[in-house]
Amino acid sequence: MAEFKPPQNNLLHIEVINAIINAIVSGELKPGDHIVEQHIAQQMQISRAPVREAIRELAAQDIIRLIPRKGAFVAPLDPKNIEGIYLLRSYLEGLAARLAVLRLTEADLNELYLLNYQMGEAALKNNVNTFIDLDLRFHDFICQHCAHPQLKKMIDGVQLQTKLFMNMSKWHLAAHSELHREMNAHQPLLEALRARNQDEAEMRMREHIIMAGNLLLEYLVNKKSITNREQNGDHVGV
Amino acid sequence: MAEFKPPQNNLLHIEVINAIINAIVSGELKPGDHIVEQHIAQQMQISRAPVREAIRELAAQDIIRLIPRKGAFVAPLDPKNIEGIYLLRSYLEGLAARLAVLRLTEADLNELYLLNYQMGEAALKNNVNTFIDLDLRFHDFICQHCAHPQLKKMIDGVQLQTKLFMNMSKWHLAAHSELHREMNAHQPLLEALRARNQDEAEMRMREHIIMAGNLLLEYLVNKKSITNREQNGDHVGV
DNA sequence: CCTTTGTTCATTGTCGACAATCTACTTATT
DNA sequence: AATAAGTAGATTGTCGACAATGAACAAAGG
Repeated sequence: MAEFKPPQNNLLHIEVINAIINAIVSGELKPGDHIVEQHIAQQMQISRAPVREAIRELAAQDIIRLIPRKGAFVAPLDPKNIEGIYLLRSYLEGLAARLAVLRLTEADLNELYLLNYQMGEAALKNNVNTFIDLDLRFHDFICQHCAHPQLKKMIDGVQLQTKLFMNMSKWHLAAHSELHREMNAHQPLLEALRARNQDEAEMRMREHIIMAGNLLLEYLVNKKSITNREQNGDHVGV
Repeated sequence: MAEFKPPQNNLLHIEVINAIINAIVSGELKPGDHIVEQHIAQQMQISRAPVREAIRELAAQDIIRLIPRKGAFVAPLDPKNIEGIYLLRSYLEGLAARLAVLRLTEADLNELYLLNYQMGEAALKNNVNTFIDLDLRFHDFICQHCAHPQLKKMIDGVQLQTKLFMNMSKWHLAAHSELHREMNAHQPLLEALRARNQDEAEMRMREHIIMAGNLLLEYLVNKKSITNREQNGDHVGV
Protein backbone atom coordinates (compact mmCIF):
# COMPACT_ATOMS: atom_id res chain seq x y z
CA MET A 1 0.00 0.00 0.00
CA ALA A 2 1.26 3.38 -0.98
CA GLU A 3 2.04 5.96 1.63
CA PHE A 4 -0.65 8.51 2.16
CA LYS A 5 0.81 11.03 4.53
CA PRO A 6 -1.63 13.41 6.11
CA PRO A 7 -1.25 16.89 4.70
CA GLN A 8 1.10 18.93 6.81
CA ASN A 9 -0.09 22.04 8.62
CA ASN A 10 -2.80 23.59 6.58
CA LEU A 11 -3.17 26.01 9.44
CA LEU A 12 -1.96 29.31 8.06
CA HIS A 13 -1.09 30.89 11.39
CA ILE A 14 1.45 28.16 12.10
CA GLU A 15 3.21 28.86 8.85
CA VAL A 16 3.22 32.53 9.76
CA ILE A 17 4.75 31.71 13.14
CA ASN A 18 7.55 29.79 11.44
CA ALA A 19 8.00 32.53 8.90
CA ILE A 20 8.35 35.18 11.60
CA ILE A 21 10.75 33.06 13.61
CA ASN A 22 12.82 32.46 10.50
CA ALA A 23 12.82 36.16 9.77
CA ILE A 24 14.09 36.88 13.27
CA VAL A 25 16.69 34.13 13.19
CA SER A 26 17.95 35.20 9.78
CA GLY A 27 18.25 38.76 10.98
CA GLU A 28 15.66 40.02 8.55
CA LEU A 29 13.69 41.21 11.57
CA LYS A 30 15.80 42.88 14.20
CA PRO A 31 15.02 43.49 17.87
CA GLY A 32 12.80 46.52 18.17
CA ASP A 33 11.47 46.27 14.64
CA HIS A 34 7.82 47.02 14.09
CA ILE A 35 5.95 44.02 12.75
CA VAL A 36 3.15 45.22 10.51
CA GLU A 37 0.35 42.74 9.99
CA GLN A 38 -0.57 43.81 6.51
CA HIS A 39 2.99 43.69 5.22
CA ILE A 40 3.36 40.06 6.23
CA ALA A 41 -0.14 39.26 4.99
CA GLN A 42 0.58 40.73 1.57
CA GLN A 43 3.96 39.09 1.25
CA MET A 44 2.50 35.70 2.14
CA GLN A 45 -0.62 36.41 0.09
CA ILE A 46 -3.01 35.68 2.89
CA SER A 47 -5.34 37.82 4.99
CA ARG A 48 -4.45 39.57 8.21
CA ALA A 49 -6.37 37.17 10.46
CA PRO A 50 -3.82 34.34 10.60
CA VAL A 51 -1.00 36.86 10.84
CA ARG A 52 -2.69 38.37 13.86
CA GLU A 53 -3.01 35.01 15.53
CA ALA A 54 0.62 34.18 14.89
CA ILE A 55 1.73 37.49 16.39
CA ARG A 56 -0.43 36.97 19.46
CA GLU A 57 0.99 33.51 20.00
CA LEU A 58 4.57 34.69 19.71
CA ALA A 59 3.76 37.53 22.07
CA ALA A 60 2.58 34.97 24.62
CA GLN A 61 6.06 33.48 24.41
CA ASP A 62 7.73 36.86 24.81
CA ILE A 63 9.32 36.63 21.39
CA ILE A 64 7.33 39.68 20.48
CA ARG A 65 6.22 42.62 22.56
CA LEU A 66 2.66 43.80 22.02
CA ILE A 67 1.57 47.37 22.59
CA PRO A 68 -2.18 48.03 22.29
CA ARG A 69 -3.11 50.10 19.26
CA LYS A 70 0.54 50.59 18.38
CA GLY A 71 1.50 47.18 17.19
CA ALA A 72 3.92 44.33 17.62
CA PHE A 73 7.65 44.74 18.04
CA VAL A 74 10.44 42.20 18.07
CA ALA A 75 11.49 41.83 21.68
CA PRO A 76 14.63 43.79 22.51
CA LEU A 77 17.77 41.84 23.26
CA ASP A 78 19.71 43.13 26.20
CA PRO A 79 22.30 41.22 28.22
CA LYS A 80 20.60 42.05 31.51
CA ASN A 81 17.55 40.23 30.22
CA ILE A 82 19.55 37.27 28.96
CA GLU A 83 20.96 36.63 32.38
CA GLY A 84 17.42 36.44 33.75
CA ILE A 85 16.27 34.13 30.98
CA TYR A 86 19.08 31.68 31.60
CA LEU A 87 18.44 31.75 35.33
CA LEU A 88 14.80 30.95 34.65
CA ARG A 89 15.75 28.23 32.22
CA SER A 90 18.12 26.70 34.74
CA TYR A 91 15.33 26.41 37.27
CA LEU A 92 12.79 25.00 34.83
CA GLU A 93 15.10 22.48 33.24
CA GLY A 94 16.53 21.63 36.64
CA LEU A 95 13.05 20.66 37.74
CA ALA A 96 12.53 18.75 34.50
CA ALA A 97 15.71 16.78 35.13
CA ARG A 98 14.57 16.03 38.66
CA LEU A 99 11.27 14.65 37.38
CA ALA A 100 12.88 12.82 34.47
CA VAL A 101 15.02 10.82 36.88
CA LEU A 102 11.87 9.00 37.91
CA ARG A 103 10.93 8.07 34.35
CA LEU A 104 14.04 7.52 32.27
CA THR A 105 14.45 3.85 31.33
CA GLU A 106 17.80 2.21 30.71
CA ALA A 107 17.15 2.50 26.99
CA ASP A 108 16.50 6.22 27.42
CA LEU A 109 19.76 6.64 29.27
CA ASN A 110 21.61 4.85 26.50
CA GLU A 111 20.05 7.20 24.00
CA LEU A 112 21.27 10.16 26.04
CA TYR A 113 24.74 8.72 26.24
CA LEU A 114 24.72 8.27 22.49
CA LEU A 115 23.72 11.89 21.95
CA ASN A 116 26.45 12.98 24.31
CA TYR A 117 29.00 10.89 22.43
CA GLN A 118 27.93 12.38 19.12
CA MET A 119 28.28 15.84 20.62
CA GLY A 120 31.83 15.02 21.51
CA GLU A 121 32.48 13.95 17.94
CA ALA A 122 30.92 17.13 16.57
CA ALA A 123 33.02 19.19 18.95
CA LEU A 124 36.23 17.52 17.83
CA LYS A 125 35.29 18.19 14.21
CA ASN A 126 34.45 21.76 15.15
CA ASN A 127 31.02 21.23 13.59
CA VAL A 128 29.12 23.92 15.45
CA ASN A 129 25.70 23.55 13.87
CA THR A 130 25.62 19.80 14.47
CA PHE A 131 26.77 20.38 18.01
CA ILE A 132 24.02 22.89 18.73
CA ASP A 133 21.40 20.67 17.15
CA LEU A 134 22.49 17.67 19.22
CA ASP A 135 22.57 19.77 22.36
CA LEU A 136 19.00 20.86 21.75
CA ARG A 137 17.90 17.28 21.21
CA PHE A 138 19.64 16.25 24.40
CA HIS A 139 17.77 18.82 26.45
CA ASP A 140 14.49 18.14 24.69
CA PHE A 141 14.82 14.45 25.33
CA ILE A 142 15.07 15.01 29.06
CA CYS A 143 12.25 17.54 29.13
CA GLN A 144 9.96 15.25 27.20
CA HIS A 145 10.40 12.63 29.89
CA CYS A 146 9.44 14.83 32.79
CA ALA A 147 5.75 13.99 32.30
CA HIS A 148 4.73 17.56 32.99
CA PRO A 149 3.19 19.09 29.86
CA GLN A 150 3.00 22.59 31.25
CA LEU A 151 6.60 22.59 32.38
CA LYS A 152 7.60 21.27 28.98
CA LYS A 153 5.69 24.06 27.31
CA MET A 154 7.36 26.73 29.42
CA ILE A 155 10.76 25.28 28.70
CA ASP A 156 10.04 25.21 24.98
CA GLY A 157 9.18 28.89 25.14
CA VAL A 158 12.32 29.83 27.00
CA GLN A 159 14.47 27.63 24.81
CA LEU A 160 13.09 29.30 21.72
CA GLN A 161 14.16 32.62 23.17
CA THR A 162 17.66 31.42 23.92
CA LYS A 163 17.86 30.02 20.41
CA LEU A 164 16.92 33.41 19.07
CA PHE A 165 19.48 35.09 21.30
CA MET A 166 22.19 32.83 19.99
CA ASN A 167 21.23 33.39 16.40
CA MET A 168 20.66 37.10 16.69
CA SER A 169 24.03 37.57 18.29
CA LYS A 170 25.61 35.38 15.63
CA TRP A 171 27.03 33.47 18.52
CA HIS A 172 27.45 30.33 16.46
CA LEU A 173 29.95 32.11 14.25
CA ALA A 174 32.21 32.62 17.22
CA ALA A 175 31.42 29.35 18.95
CA HIS A 176 34.11 27.40 17.16
CA SER A 177 36.70 28.53 19.60
CA GLU A 178 34.43 27.83 22.57
CA LEU A 179 33.26 24.34 21.73
CA HIS A 180 35.93 22.63 23.76
CA ARG A 181 34.67 24.35 26.88
CA GLU A 182 31.20 22.88 26.40
CA MET A 183 32.28 19.47 25.15
CA ASN A 184 31.88 17.49 28.33
CA ALA A 185 29.30 19.77 29.87
CA HIS A 186 26.70 17.00 30.10
CA GLN A 187 28.87 14.41 31.78
CA PRO A 188 28.05 15.20 35.43
CA LEU A 189 24.36 15.41 34.60
CA LEU A 190 24.42 12.05 32.85
CA GLU A 191 26.05 10.40 35.80
CA ALA A 192 23.46 11.86 38.15
CA LEU A 193 20.68 10.59 35.93
CA ARG A 194 22.18 7.12 35.79
CA ALA A 195 22.57 7.12 39.56
CA ARG A 196 18.89 8.10 39.82
CA ASN A 197 19.87 10.94 42.11
CA GLN A 198 17.22 13.64 41.83
CA ASP A 199 18.98 16.34 43.82
CA GLU A 200 22.20 15.79 41.96
CA ALA A 201 20.50 15.75 38.54
CA GLU A 202 18.70 19.00 39.23
CA MET A 203 21.86 20.66 40.48
CA ARG A 204 23.99 19.53 37.55
CA MET A 205 21.40 20.63 35.03
CA ARG A 206 21.26 24.04 36.65
CA GLU A 207 24.99 24.44 36.71
CA HIS A 208 25.26 23.42 33.10
CA ILE A 209 22.69 25.94 31.90
CA ILE A 210 24.06 28.79 33.99
CA MET A 211 27.47 28.05 32.56
CA ALA A 212 26.14 28.08 28.99
CA GLY A 213 24.43 31.38 29.74
CA ASN A 214 27.64 32.87 31.05
CA LEU A 215 29.44 31.76 27.93
CA LEU A 216 26.93 33.53 25.70
CA LEU A 217 26.92 36.57 27.93
CA GLU A 218 30.68 36.74 27.94
CA TYR A 219 30.69 36.66 24.16
CA LEU A 220 28.01 39.34 23.92
CA VAL A 221 29.78 41.73 26.27
CA ASN A 222 33.00 41.14 24.40
CA LYS A 223 31.42 41.78 21.04
CA LYS A 224 29.72 44.91 22.29
CA SER A 225 32.91 46.40 23.64
CA ILE A 226 34.67 45.57 20.38
CA THR A 227 31.85 47.19 18.46
CA ASN A 228 32.04 50.26 20.64
CA ARG A 229 35.74 50.48 20.06
CA GLU A 230 35.21 50.26 16.37
CA GLN A 231 32.56 52.90 16.43
CA ASN A 232 34.12 55.59 18.57
CA GLY A 233 37.74 54.61 18.83
CA ASP A 234 37.40 54.29 22.55
CA HIS A 235 39.15 51.51 24.41
CA VAL A 236 36.97 49.67 26.84
CA GLY A 237 38.75 47.92 29.64
CA VAL A 238 37.90 44.41 30.73
CA MET B 1 -10.57 68.85 39.68
CA ALA B 2 -12.74 65.85 39.17
CA GLU B 3 -11.27 62.53 38.29
CA PHE B 4 -11.46 61.68 34.65
CA LYS B 5 -10.24 58.15 34.48
CA PRO B 6 -9.37 56.95 31.02
CA PRO B 7 -12.03 54.56 29.79
CA GLN B 8 -11.12 51.13 31.08
CA ASN B 9 -10.31 48.44 28.65
CA ASN B 10 -11.45 49.58 25.27
CA LEU B 11 -10.07 46.31 24.11
CA LEU B 12 -12.92 43.91 23.69
CA HIS B 13 -10.81 40.79 23.91
CA ILE B 14 -9.76 41.70 27.43
CA GLU B 15 -13.34 41.95 28.53
CA VAL B 16 -13.96 38.59 26.92
CA ILE B 17 -11.03 37.13 28.84
CA ASN B 18 -12.50 38.37 32.09
CA ALA B 19 -15.93 37.14 31.13
CA ILE B 20 -14.63 33.66 30.39
CA ILE B 21 -12.63 33.55 33.59
CA ASN B 22 -15.67 34.63 35.54
CA ALA B 23 -17.73 31.98 33.82
CA ILE B 24 -15.21 29.34 34.81
CA VAL B 25 -14.89 30.60 38.37
CA SER B 26 -18.63 30.78 38.83
CA GLY B 27 -19.01 27.26 37.55
CA GLU B 28 -20.99 28.35 34.52
CA LEU B 29 -18.28 26.78 32.40
CA LYS B 30 -17.09 23.42 33.68
CA PRO B 31 -13.85 21.59 32.90
CA GLY B 32 -14.18 19.85 29.57
CA ASP B 33 -16.91 22.15 28.30
CA HIS B 34 -16.76 23.19 24.69
CA ILE B 35 -16.35 26.94 24.32
CA VAL B 36 -18.12 28.06 21.16
CA GLU B 37 -16.94 31.36 19.76
CA GLN B 38 -20.24 32.43 18.27
CA HIS B 39 -22.22 31.75 21.42
CA ILE B 40 -20.03 34.06 23.47
CA ALA B 41 -19.96 36.61 20.66
CA GLN B 42 -23.75 36.71 20.45
CA GLN B 43 -24.23 36.88 24.19
CA MET B 44 -21.78 39.76 24.46
CA GLN B 45 -23.11 41.32 21.25
CA ILE B 46 -19.73 41.54 19.60
CA SER B 47 -18.11 39.77 16.68
CA ARG B 48 -16.15 36.57 16.83
CA ALA B 49 -12.75 38.21 16.32
CA PRO B 50 -12.16 39.44 19.89
CA VAL B 51 -13.62 36.24 21.27
CA ARG B 52 -11.10 34.30 19.23
CA GLU B 53 -8.24 36.36 20.56
CA ALA B 54 -9.38 35.92 24.13
CA ILE B 55 -9.59 32.17 23.72
CA ARG B 56 -6.13 32.02 22.18
CA GLU B 57 -4.67 34.02 25.04
CA LEU B 58 -6.27 31.84 27.69
CA ALA B 59 -5.05 28.79 25.81
CA ALA B 60 -1.52 30.16 26.04
CA GLN B 61 -1.99 30.13 29.81
CA ASP B 62 -3.35 26.58 29.80
CA ILE B 63 -6.69 27.70 31.13
CA ILE B 64 -8.17 26.42 27.92
CA ARG B 65 -7.17 23.55 25.71
CA LEU B 66 -7.22 24.19 21.98
CA ILE B 67 -7.80 21.47 19.39
CA PRO B 68 -7.39 22.54 15.75
CA ARG B 69 -10.64 22.61 13.81
CA LYS B 70 -12.51 21.19 16.77
CA GLY B 71 -12.52 24.09 19.14
CA ALA B 72 -11.64 25.25 22.61
CA PHE B 73 -12.35 23.32 25.79
CA VAL B 74 -12.06 24.28 29.41
CA ALA B 75 -8.95 22.55 30.74
CA PRO B 76 -9.76 19.41 32.69
CA LEU B 77 -9.11 19.45 36.41
CA ASP B 78 -7.48 16.35 37.74
CA PRO B 79 -5.60 16.01 41.03
CA LYS B 80 -2.56 14.50 39.34
CA ASN B 81 -2.27 17.70 37.34
CA ILE B 82 -2.78 19.92 40.38
CA GLU B 83 0.17 18.37 42.13
CA GLY B 84 2.35 19.24 39.15
CA ILE B 85 1.04 22.79 39.00
CA TYR B 86 1.82 23.43 42.63
CA LEU B 87 5.27 21.94 42.26
CA LEU B 88 5.89 24.27 39.34
CA ARG B 89 4.51 27.20 41.26
CA SER B 90 6.74 26.42 44.20
CA TYR B 91 9.80 26.55 41.99
CA LEU B 92 8.80 29.75 40.22
CA GLU B 93 7.76 31.64 43.33
CA GLY B 94 10.75 30.26 45.17
CA LEU B 95 12.97 31.86 42.58
CA ALA B 96 10.93 35.06 42.80
CA ALA B 97 11.46 35.15 46.55
CA ARG B 98 15.18 34.61 46.06
CA LEU B 99 15.36 37.55 43.70
CA ALA B 100 13.08 39.72 45.79
CA VAL B 101 15.45 39.44 48.73
CA LEU B 102 17.84 41.65 46.80
CA ARG B 103 15.25 44.35 46.19
CA LEU B 104 12.82 44.55 49.10
CA THR B 105 13.27 47.77 51.06
CA GLU B 106 12.51 48.12 54.75
CA ALA B 107 9.25 49.79 53.83
CA ASP B 108 8.38 46.84 51.59
CA LEU B 109 9.06 44.44 54.41
CA ASN B 110 6.81 46.42 56.71
CA GLU B 111 4.08 46.22 54.12
CA LEU B 112 4.48 42.47 53.97
CA TYR B 113 4.34 42.22 57.75
CA LEU B 114 1.16 44.27 57.71
CA LEU B 115 -0.42 41.97 55.15
CA ASN B 116 0.58 39.00 57.24
CA TYR B 117 -0.94 40.57 60.34
CA GLN B 118 -4.18 41.25 58.52
CA MET B 119 -4.25 37.65 57.37
CA GLY B 120 -4.02 36.58 60.96
CA GLU B 121 -6.96 38.79 61.81
CA ALA B 122 -9.00 37.43 58.90
CA ALA B 123 -8.18 33.90 59.97
CA LEU B 124 -9.35 34.54 63.50
CA LYS B 125 -12.58 35.98 62.19
CA ASN B 126 -12.91 33.00 59.86
CA ASN B 127 -13.24 35.42 56.97
CA VAL B 128 -12.12 33.15 54.16
CA ASN B 129 -12.54 35.46 51.20
CA THR B 130 -10.57 38.24 52.84
CA PHE B 131 -7.91 35.75 53.83
CA ILE B 132 -7.54 34.43 50.29
CA ASP B 133 -7.44 37.93 48.88
CA LEU B 134 -4.73 39.01 51.32
CA ASP B 135 -2.76 35.87 50.61
CA LEU B 136 -2.84 36.61 46.90
CA ARG B 137 -1.69 40.18 47.49
CA PHE B 138 1.11 38.93 49.69
CA HIS B 139 2.43 36.64 46.99
CA ASP B 140 1.93 39.22 44.27
CA PHE B 141 3.83 41.79 46.26
CA ILE B 142 6.87 39.56 46.44
CA CYS B 143 6.68 38.55 42.79
CA GLN B 144 6.39 42.14 41.68
CA HIS B 145 9.67 42.89 43.40
CA CYS B 146 11.66 40.15 41.71
CA ALA B 147 12.47 42.47 38.79
CA HIS B 148 11.99 39.67 36.29
CA PRO B 149 9.00 40.40 34.05
CA GLN B 150 8.95 37.03 32.39
CA LEU B 151 9.08 35.15 35.67
CA LYS B 152 6.30 37.37 36.95
CA LYS B 153 4.23 36.58 33.89
CA MET B 154 4.68 32.85 34.30
CA ILE B 155 3.74 33.06 37.95
CA ASP B 156 0.64 35.05 37.11
CA GLY B 157 -0.41 32.33 34.70
CA VAL B 158 0.12 29.54 37.19
CA GLN B 159 -1.53 31.52 39.98
CA LEU B 160 -4.58 32.05 37.80
CA GLN B 161 -4.80 28.32 37.35
CA THR B 162 -4.56 27.63 41.05
CA LYS B 163 -7.20 30.25 41.66
CA LEU B 164 -9.46 28.48 39.21
CA PHE B 165 -8.73 25.16 40.87
CA MET B 166 -9.71 26.52 44.24
CA ASN B 167 -12.87 28.06 42.92
CA MET B 168 -13.88 25.14 40.76
CA SER B 169 -13.47 22.76 43.62
CA LYS B 170 -15.42 25.11 45.86
CA TRP B 171 -12.47 24.83 48.18
CA HIS B 172 -13.22 28.12 49.83
CA LEU B 173 -16.48 26.73 51.12
CA ALA B 174 -14.60 24.12 53.08
CA ALA B 175 -11.63 26.31 53.95
CA HIS B 176 -13.16 27.66 57.13
CA SER B 177 -12.06 24.65 59.06
CA GLU B 178 -8.57 24.75 57.55
CA LEU B 179 -7.72 28.40 58.05
CA HIS B 180 -5.95 27.86 61.32
CA ARG B 181 -3.49 25.55 59.58
CA GLU B 182 -2.50 28.28 57.14
CA MET B 183 -2.59 31.17 59.56
CA ASN B 184 1.10 31.49 60.26
CA ALA B 185 2.25 29.95 57.01
CA HIS B 186 4.15 33.06 55.97
CA GLN B 187 6.09 33.57 59.17
CA PRO B 188 9.24 31.61 58.29
CA LEU B 189 9.34 33.21 54.85
CA LEU B 190 9.03 36.69 56.33
CA GLU B 191 11.89 36.07 58.70
CA ALA B 192 14.08 34.83 55.87
CA LEU B 193 13.26 37.91 53.83
CA ARG B 194 14.07 40.20 56.72
CA ALA B 195 17.34 38.38 57.29
CA ARG B 196 18.12 38.85 53.58
CA ASN B 197 18.84 35.17 53.29
CA GLN B 198 18.24 34.12 49.70
CA ASP B 199 18.55 30.36 50.15
CA GLU B 200 16.30 30.43 53.17
CA ALA B 201 13.71 32.64 51.48
CA GLU B 202 13.52 30.38 48.45
CA MET B 203 13.23 27.28 50.59
CA ARG B 204 10.52 28.71 52.82
CA MET B 205 8.49 29.93 49.87
CA ARG B 206 8.66 26.49 48.31
CA GLU B 207 7.66 24.74 51.47
CA HIS B 208 4.76 27.09 51.96
CA ILE B 209 3.37 26.55 48.47
CA ILE B 210 3.81 22.79 48.53
CA MET B 211 1.96 22.76 51.82
CA ALA B 212 -0.88 24.83 50.40
CA GLY B 213 -1.04 22.48 47.44
CA ASN B 214 -1.25 19.46 49.70
CA LEU B 215 -4.05 21.09 51.64
CA LEU B 216 -6.07 21.61 48.46
CA LEU B 217 -5.24 18.13 47.21
CA GLU B 218 -6.23 16.59 50.49
CA TYR B 219 -9.55 18.34 50.31
CA LEU B 220 -10.12 17.28 46.71
CA VAL B 221 -9.34 13.64 47.34
CA ASN B 222 -11.61 13.73 50.36
CA LYS B 223 -14.44 15.27 48.43
CA LYS B 224 -14.01 12.85 45.58
CA SER B 225 -14.14 9.84 47.85
CA ILE B 226 -17.21 11.28 49.51
CA THR B 227 -18.77 11.86 46.13
CA ASN B 228 -17.92 8.33 45.08
CA ARG B 229 -19.49 6.98 48.23
CA GLU B 230 -22.59 8.96 47.58
CA GLN B 231 -22.76 7.79 44.01
CA ASN B 232 -22.17 4.09 44.32
CA GLY B 233 -22.38 3.34 47.97
CA ASP B 234 -18.80 2.14 47.97
CA HIS B 235 -16.52 2.86 50.87
CA VAL B 236 -13.12 4.16 49.89
CA GLY B 237 -10.36 3.43 52.34
CA VAL B 238 -7.72 5.97 53.25
C1' DC C 1 -26.73 -6.85 11.83
C1' DC C 2 -22.76 -4.43 10.64
C1' DT C 3 -20.23 -1.56 7.57
C1' DT C 4 -19.99 1.92 4.29
C1' DT C 5 -21.67 5.94 1.97
C1' DG C 6 -24.20 10.17 1.64
C1' DT C 7 -26.40 14.29 3.85
C1' DT C 8 -27.18 17.93 7.02
C1' DC C 9 -25.90 20.98 10.45
C1' DA C 10 -22.86 23.27 13.73
C1' DT C 11 -18.39 25.23 14.21
C1' DT C 12 -13.90 26.73 13.00
C1' DG C 13 -10.59 29.01 9.62
C1' DT C 14 -10.07 32.67 6.46
C1' DC C 15 -11.22 36.72 4.05
C1' DG C 16 -12.02 41.70 2.65
C1' DA C 17 -13.98 46.00 4.39
C1' DC C 18 -14.72 49.62 7.65
C1' DA C 19 -14.13 52.34 12.00
C1' DA C 20 -11.05 53.96 15.63
C1' DT C 21 -6.60 55.39 16.80
C1' DC C 22 -1.79 56.86 16.42
C1' DT C 23 2.17 59.50 14.04
C1' DA C 24 4.07 62.83 11.56
C1' DC C 25 3.48 66.75 9.32
C1' DT C 26 1.35 71.20 8.17
C1' DT C 27 -0.88 75.30 9.38
C1' DA C 28 -2.39 78.87 12.34
C1' DT C 29 -1.81 81.91 16.43
C1' DT C 30 0.51 84.49 19.83
C1' DA D 1 10.19 81.28 17.19
C1' DA D 2 7.47 78.42 20.00
C1' DT D 3 3.19 76.38 21.00
C1' DA D 4 -1.30 74.77 19.75
C1' DA D 5 -4.67 73.10 16.49
C1' DG D 6 -5.65 70.77 12.48
C1' DT D 7 -4.95 67.34 8.65
C1' DA D 8 -3.48 63.10 6.07
C1' DG D 9 -1.63 58.60 5.90
C1' DA D 10 -0.68 54.39 8.01
C1' DT D 11 -1.93 50.77 11.21
C1' DT D 12 -4.65 48.40 14.48
C1' DG D 13 -9.29 46.80 16.24
C1' DT D 14 -13.65 45.07 14.91
C1' DC D 15 -17.11 43.37 11.94
C1' DG D 16 -20.08 40.31 8.91
C1' DA D 17 -19.74 36.81 5.26
C1' DC D 18 -18.07 32.72 3.14
C1' DA D 19 -15.35 28.37 2.64
C1' DA D 20 -13.52 24.20 4.86
C1' DT D 21 -13.85 20.89 8.19
C1' DG D 22 -15.89 17.70 11.54
C1' DA D 23 -19.86 15.17 13.96
C1' DA D 24 -24.19 13.16 14.06
C1' DC D 25 -27.49 10.92 11.75
C1' DA D 26 -29.88 8.63 7.79
C1' DA D 27 -29.69 5.54 3.79
C1' DA D 28 -27.81 1.83 1.12
C1' DG D 29 -25.42 -2.37 0.46
C1' DG D 30 -23.22 -6.43 1.91
